[in-house]
Amino acid sequence: MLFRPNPSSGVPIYLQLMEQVKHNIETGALRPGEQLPGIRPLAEELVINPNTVAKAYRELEHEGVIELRHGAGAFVSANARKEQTEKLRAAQAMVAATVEKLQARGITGQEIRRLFEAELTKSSVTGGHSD
Amino acid sequence: MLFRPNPSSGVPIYLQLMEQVKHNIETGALRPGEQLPGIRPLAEELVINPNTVAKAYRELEHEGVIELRHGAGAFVSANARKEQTEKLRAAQAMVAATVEKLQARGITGQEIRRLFEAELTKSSVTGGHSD
DNA sequence: TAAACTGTACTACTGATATAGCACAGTATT
DNA sequence: AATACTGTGCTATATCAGTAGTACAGTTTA
Repeated sequence: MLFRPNPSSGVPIYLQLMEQVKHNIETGALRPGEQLPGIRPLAEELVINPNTVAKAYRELEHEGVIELRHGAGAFVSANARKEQTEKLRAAQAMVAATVEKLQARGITGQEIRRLFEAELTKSSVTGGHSD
Repeated sequence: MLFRPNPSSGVPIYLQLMEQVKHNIETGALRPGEQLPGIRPLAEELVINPNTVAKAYRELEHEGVIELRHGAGAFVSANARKEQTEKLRAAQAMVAATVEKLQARGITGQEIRRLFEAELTKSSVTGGHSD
C-alpha cells in the first residue's frame, strides 16, 4: 500500500494516491469491504497533509471505488471490481489505447491534452454566441 | 473570420482563435500562402489583448498550420491542409470518437479528463516507485 | 534612412487548482 | 457519557495557466 508520492512529477499527489488504491484493489491487495487506512495515519505515513488523503478518498468514493462512512472509516466498495470499477477500467483502457495511438503518430502529450480539452469543452459549452 | 470569443465558456480565448483559424483553413476561407490579419488589428477587432492573438499564432505555427515571419506577418502554411493539419485532424477525430464513446457510456467529462490526465502523466513520470 | 507596419520578449495581474492548517461532526468502544 | 478514533468543512497559501500591458526587434515601403 505504501508508496512514495512524488510532488515534483507534476502529477497531483491525490491522483497518485487514487491510482495506487485502485491498483491495490485490482491486484487483490485490498478486498471488497476491507477497511482502508485512516486519513490521518495514512497522511502521516506518506508525509503529506491529511486533507490531500481526504481529497483522494472523496474522489474515489465519487467513482464508486470506495465507500466513506463518517466516523467509521473508508471501506472498499462491495462491487468495486464489478460495476463501477469495471466501467472505469474499460474507459481507462479505451483512453490508454487512444493515447498510445496518438503518441505513436508523433503527437506530443501536450498536443493530446489540448485536443481533449478542446473536445471536452466543445460538449460543455452552454450555447452559441449571443449576437 | 470574425467571431465572438467567449471568455466565460471556460475555453481559453487563444484556443478558440486557433480552432477558428483552422476551421477557416479547412473551409477554404483562408488559402495556403495567404496572409492572416496582423496581431494588433485582429486583437482590436476581437476586443482582446494582442498577446492572446500572438499566443494563438505561435501555437498554430508550432502545429505547422501557419508560418510567422518576424516583421512581415503571419501566413497560412503552404502545406497546411496537406501534412500537419491532416495529421492533427485525424488525431482530433480519434479523440472526438473516444470522447463520444465514453460519454455514451455515462462517463462524465470530468471523469474523462481525469482518465486522460492519469494516462498522460503515466507516460511522463520519470520512473517507478522506489520501495 | 525614416516611418509605419509586422511579430517578439518581458513583466504583471487574475483566476483556478493543489496543498496545508485548523476546527467541527459522526461513530465506536469503554 | 466520555474518550479516542473516524471523516467533513472552512480558510489560507503556493503554484500555474491565461490574459493583459508595455517595450523591443525585424521588414517593408516611400
